Amino acid sequence: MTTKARKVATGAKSPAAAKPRTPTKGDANRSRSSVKTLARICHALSDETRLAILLRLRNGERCVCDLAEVLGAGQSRLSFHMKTLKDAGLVLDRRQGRWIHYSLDPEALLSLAQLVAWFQGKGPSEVPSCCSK
Amino acid sequence: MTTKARKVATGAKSPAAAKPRTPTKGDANRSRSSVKTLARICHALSDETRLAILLRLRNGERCVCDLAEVLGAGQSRLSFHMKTLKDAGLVLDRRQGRWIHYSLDPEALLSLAQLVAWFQGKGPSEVPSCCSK
DNA sequence: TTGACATATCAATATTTCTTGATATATTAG
DNA sequence: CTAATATATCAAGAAATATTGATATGTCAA
Repeated sequence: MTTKARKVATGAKSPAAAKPRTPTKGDANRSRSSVKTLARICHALSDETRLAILLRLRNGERCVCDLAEVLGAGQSRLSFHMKTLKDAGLVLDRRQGRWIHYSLDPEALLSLAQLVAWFQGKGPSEVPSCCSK
Repeated sequence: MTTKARKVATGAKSPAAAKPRTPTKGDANRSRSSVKTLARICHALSDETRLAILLRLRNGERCVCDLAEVLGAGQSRLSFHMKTLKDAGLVLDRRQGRWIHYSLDPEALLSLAQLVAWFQGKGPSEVPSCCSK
């Protein structure tokens, strides 16, 4: 039990998966299964360069060369960040000839929206703090 | 030249990505001011331990000892994460005697909700990709 | 084919973040 | 005041992530 958390980002596999295991309770369990996915999405969003890229993409598809110019980022650096975004399921890519166009993937944003909604929905403050003397 | 980018989360400031060359839109400029804040919030959300903590807090205020027990995290480790969450503005703390109670701060969630909404609101795809031959 | 271009990936290094254990600070009890 | 408790902070090492330059891959054009 010394290490067990963060093992997420770079590895990559199927983006935005989250399989439901046992609907034991709903709340805690449901969310636990998607915590990994959420962490990954949030990690992708946690970098200013990547946020700037996403802001760009909001105006529509962009090819890497375009983004690189705008961000003043080196080619491989940008490629690295695009991969991070793609692995997190935040963007989609489409090849057209030599160029690859990236665009926002609405799906991931949905996950994020769900997180926000979930937090905002007031839970029943049934459980008092252990020290609530 | 070896140092100039990422300076985000923990300590610093200094503009990281992209100086405003052409105020292409106004959109990008407006959001740039909050990119730092957003990156920080997302970074705080990008860790499974912290997400688990937040999920706990959803049920109401919690003292550190309570969270530590639940998460099986050492005291200083938890303290570290609480600080991260607090610095990001995601949680509030309230001292009561020897105990400190943490709770969700609705404000930060609002920022996040705004980000999501902003992404989801379709932008005018007026600007074509540079390579959209 | 060959060469040029667009982008991805690799390898090395720099930087950040996390974890742990030790110690410090604040508050209450005795 | 002194001891005990709750939590924060510091310092050092480990792990993850980002940056850079070099190289690989895929595609188009001649």
